[in-house]
Amino acid sequence: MVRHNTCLMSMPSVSANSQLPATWSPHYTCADVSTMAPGYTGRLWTQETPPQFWSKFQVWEWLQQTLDMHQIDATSIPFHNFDMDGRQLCSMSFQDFTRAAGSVGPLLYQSLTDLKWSGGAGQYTAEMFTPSEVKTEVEEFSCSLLPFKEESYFYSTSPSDLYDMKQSFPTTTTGISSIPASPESKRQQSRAPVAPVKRHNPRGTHLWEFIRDILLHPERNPGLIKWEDRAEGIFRFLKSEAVAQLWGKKKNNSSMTYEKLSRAMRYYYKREILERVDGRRLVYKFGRNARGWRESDK
DNA sequence: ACGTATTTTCCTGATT
DNA sequence: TAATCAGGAAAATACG
Repeated sequence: MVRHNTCLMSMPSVSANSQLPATWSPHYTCADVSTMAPGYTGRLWTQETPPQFWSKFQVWEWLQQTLDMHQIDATSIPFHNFDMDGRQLCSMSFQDFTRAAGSVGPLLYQSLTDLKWSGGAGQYTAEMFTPSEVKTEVEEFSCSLLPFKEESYFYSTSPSDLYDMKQSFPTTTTGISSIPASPESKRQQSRAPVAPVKRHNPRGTHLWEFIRDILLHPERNPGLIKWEDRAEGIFRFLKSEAVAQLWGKKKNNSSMTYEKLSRAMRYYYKREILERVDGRRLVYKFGRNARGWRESDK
């Protein structure tokens, strides 16, 4: 009855600050790559490792990244044609690329060629995105977790965008993924008489992908979320407010809270992107419609 | 300009 | 008591 929230609005983010390592906040801010020239997208972690040594998963990311960079809808190329590791990828000829990705082939071929030539770490990330003042913190944090030091940018707005492809993979709903190697363009289902499934491929990642990406890189995940059961896709938020802040950062929404983030998470139940997990607090489980989280996907 | 998908916000009420 | 969980409702956003 008397449920007036009079004093609640004072400082909703205090707790978050205590959870969120000082590193992140400032770091993201400056790493807001979304406003950068598309070219920057090429300077992601894939450059850290020579293409020849990429895992399947990395090939996967590179594909998405490159398509993103050129504003090409991920659904326009048959990803299954690229179910290979870096070594195999690098052995593909120009013609192979055309066969595998149609009109997008040349572009991919060129991108890969560029990467082969510009290999080697050092010319990217941290130093270019991180202001000196926070760099120390970033390094301090990162180093405490892993031997590397310049991948913290990972959570910046744009890099997460790498993972947009999930929807382009063998989708539960339609057979759109089995596209032959002739993707003339990115839309062809618009005027279908019966098109119940609409593909929305927003540039930014969706919340569940954002969460997934944090989980997928434990070495860069400073105890924000942890797997409860890797094989089953069950995970738990360790620092709920910190994750919310991070999400807010990505969406340029400084007032994001776990309360609101969790509401969005609950909407995923109906879509089976997430499954309910009984009584356990802060615990969620990926559902059948969530892609790219399994170890086998790597 | 409009429709759809996906949040974001807010809220009431139940649980832990 | 404070955090979470559950969803309804409606507004805001991003895209095509």
